[in-house]
Amino acid sequence: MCGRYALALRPSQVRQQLEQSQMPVAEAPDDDSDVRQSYNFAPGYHGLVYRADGPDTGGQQDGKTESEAQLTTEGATGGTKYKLQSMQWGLVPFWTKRNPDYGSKMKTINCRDDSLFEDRGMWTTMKKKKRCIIVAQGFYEWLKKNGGKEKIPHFTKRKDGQLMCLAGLWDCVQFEDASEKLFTYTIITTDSNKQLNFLHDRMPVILDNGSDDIRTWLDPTRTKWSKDLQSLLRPYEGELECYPVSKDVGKVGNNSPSFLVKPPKAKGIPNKHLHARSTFLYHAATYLTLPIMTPDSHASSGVTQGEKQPKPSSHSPLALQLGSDLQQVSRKGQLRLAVDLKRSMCKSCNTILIPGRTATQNMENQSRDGKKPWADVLVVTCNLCAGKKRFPVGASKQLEKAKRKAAL
DNA sequence: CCAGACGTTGTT
DNA sequence: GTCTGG
DNA sequence: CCAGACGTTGTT
DNA sequence: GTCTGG
Repeated sequence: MCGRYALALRPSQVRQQLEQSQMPVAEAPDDDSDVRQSYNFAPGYHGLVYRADGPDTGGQQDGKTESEAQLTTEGATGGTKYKLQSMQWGLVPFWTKRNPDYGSKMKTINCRDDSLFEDRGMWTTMKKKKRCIIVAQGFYEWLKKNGGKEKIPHFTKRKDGQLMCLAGLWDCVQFEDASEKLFTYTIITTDSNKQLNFLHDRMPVILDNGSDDIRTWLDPTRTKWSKDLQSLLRPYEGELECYPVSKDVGKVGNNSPSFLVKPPKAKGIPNKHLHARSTFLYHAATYLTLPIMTPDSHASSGVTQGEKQPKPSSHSPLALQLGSDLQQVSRKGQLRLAVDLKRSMCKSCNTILIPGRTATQNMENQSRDGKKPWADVLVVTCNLCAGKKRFPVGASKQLEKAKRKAAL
């Protein structure tokens, strides 16, 4: 998961946006550096990493860093500098001797959050001193359909439009007989949240821009892996936007801003099947709520025919069940119910509201002496649970709505 | 002691 | 670098 | 992460 | 199926 993302901004633009959200940038690569600007950012590319400034090496010695940490602490309280740096996606640990083969490189583009829990393995050294944020505009995930035959790419971004800050680790290595240092990074993954569960069971760890969580994550004085740090690695709780995009993004060579474009809302009936199902449920629930009809009275074992007692209760348990099924279909299928349909259901108990049978309705006017006719409000009260629905009768809102509709 | 792994995702 | 398996 | 290649001999 | 390139 998280094997492709978008970062098509220049370093200077990224710097500007981070600084606007309380994330200082003391230093950043030039706009013409090797940082790849791409709507289709793939493993192996040079991306932008945000981290506390400090030594490139030195994750290894660990026991006697206590005094060292003390020294940095006084300068760190307000003096920590943060910087943006160009690094290559696919972590290569500092102890690697020779340039690793392709396969092992590609397997370190992600780091599972649970593999950091135990204090051993390849991440142990950098999780203490080399934590970072990977900057992205959003990430891609391919939704598999028909048992994996069809793959539909989806783009996920923050709903508030800010840059996405992904928790990560970095390292610096110099191969034997190489002259240059190599900086690389990995993106930490965790369980996916409720919103993205339909897409995949894993997602990158997203931290909120300028938050305490980010300050904690990047704090260079925290050189011990703690519960505080581990607990930051959890499914994102904020709001995201996720939608299908062009299949062209699958081909690495392609790069287009259209990959970030949200498809227009489907017009007309968005989902025939769900629509049919919800109308059926509504009709069935309504039928069960209505007074018993003529064919039914024949069936009701002709005992006291003359009585004016149609049945023991006007509330059918099955009707309530169907009502709740209907709500569920709408929720899970993200289906917007027809206005009239929604209006005629109790929002708390799902009773079909029929004035005179399952509901009572009356007019209310909150204005003094009811002198303002435009303040009339129709109140429908559910006889079962006493839940109320209020409908303004004045025409002003309707006009606003019509105007908005015309604008689209 | 040395040699070798150390990683993730997805699919069955 | 550091841990595990042999 | 996905897409695309995956091979040899001999002739031009 | 499996590996490589981006």
